[in-house]
Amino acid sequence: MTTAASPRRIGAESSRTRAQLLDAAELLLLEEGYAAVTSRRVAAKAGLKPQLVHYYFRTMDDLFLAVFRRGAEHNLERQARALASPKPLWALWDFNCDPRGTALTMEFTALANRRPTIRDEIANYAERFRHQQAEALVGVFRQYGIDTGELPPTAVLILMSSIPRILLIENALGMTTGHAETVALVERYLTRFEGDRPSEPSAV
Amino acid sequence: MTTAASPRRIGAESSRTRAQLLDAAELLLLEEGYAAVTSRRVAAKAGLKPQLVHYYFRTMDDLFLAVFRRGAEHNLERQARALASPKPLWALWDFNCDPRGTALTMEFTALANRRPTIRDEIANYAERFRHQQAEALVGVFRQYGIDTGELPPTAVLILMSSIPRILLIENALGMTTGHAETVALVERYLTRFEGDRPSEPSAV
DNA sequence: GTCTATACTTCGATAGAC
DNA sequence: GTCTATCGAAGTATAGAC
Repeated sequence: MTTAASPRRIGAESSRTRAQLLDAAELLLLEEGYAAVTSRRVAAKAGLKPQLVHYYFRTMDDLFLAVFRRGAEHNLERQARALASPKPLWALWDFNCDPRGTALTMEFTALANRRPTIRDEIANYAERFRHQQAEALVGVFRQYGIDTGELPPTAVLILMSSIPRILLIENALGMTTGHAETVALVERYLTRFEGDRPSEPSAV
Repeated sequence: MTTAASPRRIGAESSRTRAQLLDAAELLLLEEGYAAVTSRRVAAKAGLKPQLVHYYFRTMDDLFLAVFRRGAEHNLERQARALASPKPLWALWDFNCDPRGTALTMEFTALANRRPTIRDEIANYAERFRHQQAEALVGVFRQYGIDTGELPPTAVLILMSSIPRILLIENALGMTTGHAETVALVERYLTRFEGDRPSEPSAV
């Protein structure tokens, strides 16, 4: 399921080396951003030769997509579990506040806007992701008796995903003004609907 | 005021060519992201020779900083005007919703996290920017009689800047679910405090 | 499956002529 | 102020030996 048909050999998906390259690429993506994910640097981080990247992935876009897919499936499952938990709003909030996931999401989004090949798949996934959330939240809101005209579930979703992102970005720059207040504000709402934060912070 | 002392010649700040290079760099930054801003591509976009970039800016970091500074000063003034307008919350919201400014901010933020040389200046500016907002908003909230324990002005600032960003990002991916609802939600609040949106949308 | 070797491109940056 | 010329480093990607 790579980008294009090719006469070239491609390494098996089950390969241990391939997994190492994926790990290295993901780490680089997190630590230094998509621009730092080059075949040479990925290989160096994995302690391998640069040509192996092209043996296993042919193009850099294929590598990016492979990293993305590996995380995406896992993510949808985690989110489904969060939405099915006893306190879904809290679970969703904690899920969105995971810095690693948030950073990866932002990096892939930036990448999608620069690489046409990757764009479609990421946009498609993002829609599925959002849809999964929306569907669950409609039920939750009905159950809680929330007036969805006043507070539409889709708007809540956007708030719950945009806030952690900007907090993470600002934190990286050393900014913290208003962060505690914002988190407190959100969590006051969560508490109003679902009581205190679950003791086990949704170990997803 | 460049990064380092150097024996090399540097072109005058008043140069017309220099301004063209700045324009080209800013445009590239907006259209294709920071990774696309290379000396060769900037020069090509301006219809000039690549070496001129290094004549006027010595390093690429100097170029980035020059683009940033040119916009930053202008931005602080615009925001000051917005905050001094008769309906400051509406003005601030409209200001934050400007897609060009938002996109540039995001690009520079990403850049700051990858380039140590640039980082400090951007972080410093962001703090000043936020501080200017916070100071003004405290007065506004007092005037409107808003309970700042319930709704802290700094939290409102984070909401008002994070929401337009995620809407812009999602839009770029073709996602629109919940956008209208979120904007409507915010604007209901703005209307509650300041009445209808000012007819002249804060021509800043 | 991994290696050497290599082709070609683009990058940042500088020296020096005009 | 702008040009030609040029460096060395890093980028993607491929061919073919082992």
